[in-house]
Amino acid sequence: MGGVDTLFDLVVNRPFESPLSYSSGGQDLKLGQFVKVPLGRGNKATKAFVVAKSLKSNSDYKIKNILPVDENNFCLSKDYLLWASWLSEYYLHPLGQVMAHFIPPAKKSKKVSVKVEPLKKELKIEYTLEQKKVLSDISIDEGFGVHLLHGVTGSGKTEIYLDLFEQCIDQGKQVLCLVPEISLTPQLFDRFETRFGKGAVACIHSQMTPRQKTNFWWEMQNGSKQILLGARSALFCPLDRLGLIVVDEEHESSFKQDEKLKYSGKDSAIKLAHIKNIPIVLGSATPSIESWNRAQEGKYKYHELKQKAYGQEFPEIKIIDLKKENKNPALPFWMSEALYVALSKHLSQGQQVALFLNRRGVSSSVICRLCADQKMCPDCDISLTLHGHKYLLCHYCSYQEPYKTHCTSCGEGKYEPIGLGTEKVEEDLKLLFPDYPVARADRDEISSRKEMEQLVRDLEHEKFKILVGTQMIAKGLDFSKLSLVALVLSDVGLNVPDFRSMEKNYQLMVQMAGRCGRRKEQKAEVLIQTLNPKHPCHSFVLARDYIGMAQAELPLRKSFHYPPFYRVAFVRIQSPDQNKIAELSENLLQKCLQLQSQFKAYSSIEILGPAPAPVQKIKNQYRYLLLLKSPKSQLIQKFYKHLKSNLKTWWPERAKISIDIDPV
DNA sequence: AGCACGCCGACT
DNA sequence: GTCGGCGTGCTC
Repeated sequence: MGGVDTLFDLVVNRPFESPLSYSSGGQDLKLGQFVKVPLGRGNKATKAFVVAKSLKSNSDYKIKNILPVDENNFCLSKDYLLWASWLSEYYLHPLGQVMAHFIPPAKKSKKVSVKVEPLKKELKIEYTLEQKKVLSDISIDEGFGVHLLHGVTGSGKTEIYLDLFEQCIDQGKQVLCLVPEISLTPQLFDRFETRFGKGAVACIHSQMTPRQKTNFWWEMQNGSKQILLGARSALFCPLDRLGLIVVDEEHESSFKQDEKLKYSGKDSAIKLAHIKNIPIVLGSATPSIESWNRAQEGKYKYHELKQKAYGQEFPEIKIIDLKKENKNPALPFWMSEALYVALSKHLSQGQQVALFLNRRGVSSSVICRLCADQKMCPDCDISLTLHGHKYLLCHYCSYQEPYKTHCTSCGEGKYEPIGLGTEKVEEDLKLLFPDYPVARADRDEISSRKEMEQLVRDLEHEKFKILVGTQMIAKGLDFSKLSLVALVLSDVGLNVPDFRSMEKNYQLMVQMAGRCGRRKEQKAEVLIQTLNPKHPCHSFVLARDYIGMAQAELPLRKSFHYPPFYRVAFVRIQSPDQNKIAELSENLLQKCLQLQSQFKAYSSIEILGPAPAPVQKIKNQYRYLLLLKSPKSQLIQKFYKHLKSNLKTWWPERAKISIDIDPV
């Protein structure tokens, strides 16, 4: 105490482009310090972070004093300050609003934290040769390195994580384990606790109460817990003794936040590991194409687990041509004879069965019912969507053509929209198998975590024999009685207008196969029904050929300028005025082109659109998108900042503009 | 973002 | 006359 008044730059949770200057009020403050400051006319106490010593002697404002720090205070290390500015710069989000994520949601609890039961080391399991190899190839002491752990379902990836965690904990370091879905946390939490003792694991994700989150936050801070398990938000629990990060199911798109700070939990975790100079392990049975490519280029270290650790068998996968095999008029159009036979067999043997449908997009793609040709955009290689039964539109670049049903590929069939609802499938199943209770799981039926947990319990107790659902249930299902899994119509997923649709569908099909046959004594089956059995995705799934899929996909990504070769970003234009938004978007495009002709450095950026967003109207706001592609991502950030600074003069107040870097 | 202020219309 | 709805403008 009793220091001199010093000027500091602070950030608050407000959309400001630069920090605010405050006086220390005689306090001795460090950079990264969490404080409160009076803000605005009411001088309301507002949470803030000290980010720099102030250089400007600003006379425009009357400088206010930082409030005295209280017992809730903490100080972020230089690492986290650096990481926060990277997030802010890379994802183009105000620093104060990035840093607000570090603040625990409640006041520090007065209670002393629960004691950790001493680690009772359970006897070590015998590792497979593959596991031993991976463990000897990953060293936790060699500083930064990205390890891609590609291991089939049941190959024992979790055992690898546990062993690495133990090595860290023995050295007095903490570890962070990120998972994409909170439904995966309870199983992992239990497994971590049985290995490291009750009370050794903290858990942070959006469905925890503010009190629980805050308690775990402080327990990680004061070192009374060693392991932090959670969703991407757990990255914002500052850990100064962090020694290792694991990102499980790294291919999952839910690591990307799609609003406000639109960050990728995975990419941000890699950046944090880089700054902290620690290793990071990305685990998956079906890695993302981006990660696999980086491993190929030698940027990531690649580790493979090809065998099941406990001798289970791979389930048998069958691709069923729905055009040839739905001749039985007694069956609904979506069910082949083969599926009917398989369902009857597994059900009569007392097993459970599950049927998956890809969620249908808001607007529908078209496919030829005879030759299964899809109408694609000639420039973007994504499927065109049907609008008002009149024309086909590309949601990336706005290319359009009139909707003509006559098939240009086989010359005989007709292009028709595809799509099938879970209700229809459920209804038909109830008629065909009246003796077996059917459960349905989709966004209409299951909206909360509670309902999902109830469904899982009911399935465990075999209250239901048949499960119908969208891919929301493809993850986390782990029932010993489940022996048949079917994808009702793969074409729905393969037809969505997304450059990642092949990759996503390969992942879905392989994950489905991992869902059944968890026990070795029973023969499990996976059936995939399709109108297009020749689609390359199917042959790769049949052969379990991830590498083949990746090698087929990469040249396409290269020639159509998609990741991992190009960085992409969506510029979103939003306005309540439906009549003005198309014109406004067009004006914005013109400004972009103007900027490009003015500054040659921007000429390598490709600009596509504007096109109406796939979901055009949200909360009375209409949305249009511009797609930017660039070989270098920093260029996109620079370009967008430049564009935004030129906007102020003509941009209408009501309309909003935002950017999503590396969208999914 | 989030708060205060101010300008309206609908009440006691 | 005053309560509260929301549109606008500013924050060191």
